[in-house]
Amino acid sequence: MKFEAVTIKDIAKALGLSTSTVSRALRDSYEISPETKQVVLDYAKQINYRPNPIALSLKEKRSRSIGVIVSEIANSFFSQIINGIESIAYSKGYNAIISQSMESYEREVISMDFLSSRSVDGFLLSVSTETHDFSHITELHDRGLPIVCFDRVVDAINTHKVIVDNFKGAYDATAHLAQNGYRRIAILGNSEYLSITKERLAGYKQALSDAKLPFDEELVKHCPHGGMIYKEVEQAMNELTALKHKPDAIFASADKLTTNFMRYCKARRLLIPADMGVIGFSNLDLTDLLSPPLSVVRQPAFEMGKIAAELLINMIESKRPVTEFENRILPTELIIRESSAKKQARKVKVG
Amino acid sequence: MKFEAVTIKDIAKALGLSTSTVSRALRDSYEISPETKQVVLDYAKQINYRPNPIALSLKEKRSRSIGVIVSEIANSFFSQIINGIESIAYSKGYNAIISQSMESYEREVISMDFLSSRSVDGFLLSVSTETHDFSHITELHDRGLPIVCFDRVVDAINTHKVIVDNFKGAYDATAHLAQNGYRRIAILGNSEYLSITKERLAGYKQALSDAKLPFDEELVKHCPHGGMIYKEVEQAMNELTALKHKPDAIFASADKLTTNFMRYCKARRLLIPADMGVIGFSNLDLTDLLSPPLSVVRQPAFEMGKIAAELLINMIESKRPVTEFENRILPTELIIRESSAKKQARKVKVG
DNA sequence: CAATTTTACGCAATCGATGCCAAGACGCTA
DNA sequence: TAGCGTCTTGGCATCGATTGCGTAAAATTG
Repeated sequence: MKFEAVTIKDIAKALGLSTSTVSRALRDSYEISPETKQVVLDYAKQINYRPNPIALSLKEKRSRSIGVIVSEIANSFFSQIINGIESIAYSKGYNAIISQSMESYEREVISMDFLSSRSVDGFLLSVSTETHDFSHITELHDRGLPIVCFDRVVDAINTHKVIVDNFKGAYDATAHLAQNGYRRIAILGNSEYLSITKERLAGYKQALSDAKLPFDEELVKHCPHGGMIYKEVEQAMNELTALKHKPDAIFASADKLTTNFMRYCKARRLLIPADMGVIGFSNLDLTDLLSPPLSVVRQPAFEMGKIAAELLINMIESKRPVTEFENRILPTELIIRESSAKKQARKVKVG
Repeated sequence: MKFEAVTIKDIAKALGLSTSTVSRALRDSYEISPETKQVVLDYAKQINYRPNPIALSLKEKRSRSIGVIVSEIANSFFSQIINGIESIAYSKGYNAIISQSMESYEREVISMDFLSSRSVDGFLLSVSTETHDFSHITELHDRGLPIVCFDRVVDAINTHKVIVDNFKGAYDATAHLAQNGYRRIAILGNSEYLSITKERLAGYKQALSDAKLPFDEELVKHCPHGGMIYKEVEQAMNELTALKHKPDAIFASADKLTTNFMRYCKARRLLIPADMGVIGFSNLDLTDLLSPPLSVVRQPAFEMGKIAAELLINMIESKRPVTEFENRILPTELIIRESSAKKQARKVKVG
C-alpha cells in the first residue's frame, strides 16, 4: 500500500510555473511577485500541500529530530523527563525519538547506532546500568554529533550535563533516617559504574559521618541492573538480613530498588517501618498509595528534561562548535511519609 | 555543528569506480565481478560505510518507521503495549515513533499530522478520550495510509483492530463483586465516546442482570478524561456518596480512575473494602503493593502491542490493498486481592 | 575469423525541495 | 535608441542511493 503526497511539482504543473518559482513563492521570497505568491499559496492550501521533510533532511543534512535514550519508559522518572523533553522539542519544531535500553548495553549500542544512521541531529542520553564501555558514545561525540547527558552522566565525553544534586538528596534521606532513630542504615545502590551511584553513596557516607554513625561496608549493596531484576534485590536483602548485626533501615537509591524492596518485605513479612524503615529515591506517582505510604527523595524530572532539551537544541543550532559546557545541578525534594517514621512508631501491617 | 557521514560517492572516488558500480556491489548484484565486489565490500567495511536512510526514504517513498499514538506513556498499560510494539518493529527493521496525546484531541491531531508529514509508513492508534471527531483519521485512511487501531477503536474506519474482551473483563469484575456480597455496585467509566467504555458498560450491565441485581443509572459515572484529572473522579465520587442509597463497591474501569479513586478514599477516610469494595481495570505493576492490594482485571498489553504491530507491518508490506480486516479479541485475566474481599471481611486501615 | 553472446561497468534519470545563475520583459536615462 | 538596472521567472545542479539502458571489451560460437 502506498500513500501519495502532493509535491511542489504538482503545484508547478497545475499552475504552469517552474518548481523553483513555486518553492520561492511558498517561502515568501522577495523575488516573487505578490500576485504569483498569492496564486501559489492559495492553490497549495487548497490541495493541502505539505513539504516533504525527508527531501528537506536530505538537502539540509538535518532531520529536526533528536534521539532520546533512557533505560525504560515505564519508569515514572523517565516518563516525566520525556514529557519535559517533548514540551521543549515540539515548541522548537523538533521531534523526539524515544528509545529504551532496558538497562542493556547491547540495546543501547544498537539503538544509538540505528538512530544516528537515521540522522538524528543529536542525542539526549542517560546510559544503561550495564554500560562500562563508552566507545560507542565517544565515537559519535568525536565525529561532532551533539550529545547532552542527563541523570546518568558519562565522564568520558565533555559536554553539557544535567543532573540532580544526588549527594544532597542522599544526604538528606540518610540524615532523615538517622534523625528518626535508625542506627544501622543500609543502602541499596544501583550499578557501581553509574555516576548517580557514586554521588549518592558519597552523600550517604557523609550523612552517616555527620550523625556520628559508623560506616559499614557490609551495609552497602549494589544491584547491577538497578533493581529491575527482582532476584538481584532479593539476594542483596538476603545478605543484609543474614548479617549478625542487621540493618534497621534502608535507603533505596532508585525506583525499582524501592518497589522490589517492598515486595521483598511483603514476601518475608517484614514490617515497614517497625522492622525496617525505608526511604526511596523515587518519582513514582503512587508513593502515597503504597502500604505504607513511602518517604522519598523526589527529583524535578520534568524540569530536567526541559533543560536537557534546551541545551541540546542550542548546541544543534549553534553556528560555531560549542566549547563551553554547562553542568546543571537541580535540587531534590525530601517527602516524608510513614515508611520512615520514628523508630518507636506504632507498627503498621504490611499488605 | 555538523556530522559528516561516508557516502557511496566517497567509496566510488577512492576506488576509481562509478557510484552505480559501488551501489550494485554493495547490494550483491549479479552484474558485478566477484573481485570488484570484494574490493568494494572491504573498503566499505573499513571506512564504516552506512547507507543513508533518508536518501533511501526519499527514493523508495517509505521511511520504515511507524507512528504510535497513545494517550500517555506513563501509563503502565500503554508502556507495556509499546514494549510489545517495539519488539516486533525492531525485529522487522522498523522504527516506532511514539507520541502522546495526553487525552487531548488537539494534541492527537497535531501529532498525527506531524508524523504523517514526516512520512511514517503507518499508524498504530489508540484515540484520546476527547476525540469525538474522527475526520483527521478517516482522511489519512482514505488517502491510503495503513492504520491499525488498538484498545480504543474507531468505528469510522474499516481496518484491523486489536482489543481485549472488554465485555467479559467487565462482566467478570462485576460478577466477582456480586459474588462477594456487594449489592450496590457502581461503575466509574471513561469517556462515553470510547469503544472500551461502551463495551465495559455492557459487560457490567449483563453481570448485574445475571446476578439478579437491579441496574441503576445513578451508579454509572463517566469521567471525560479517563480519570487523568483528579477533580473529575472526586466529583463523580461525591455524587455517588451523596446518594440516598450509596454504593458499596466500585468497578473502576481504567488505571487512572482506579488510582484516583483510591486517593479519594484515602482523603475521605473511606475504608477499602469495608466501606467500599473495589476492582480496577488496570495494568499497573504495583497493584500488589498498594494499600490494600488491589483486585484487577488485567489486559495482555504486551501481546496486544505485538499483534497490532504485526498486522500493521503486514499491511504496509502488502503488495495489493488489504480488504479483509481482522478483529482480534484478546482474553483478560481476573486477579483477586484484598480490595474486593467478601463484605464481612476484617477491616483494613487505608494508608 | 567474423558474428554473436556474455560480462562488467558507466551514464543519467529519479525521488522533493532548494538556491545559484541566467535570461526575458520591462522602464528609465543619457 | 542604445545601454543599463530592476523585477520575475525558469533552468539546472545538488543532496545520497537506486536502476534502466547503453556499450566497450572479453568470451564464445559456428
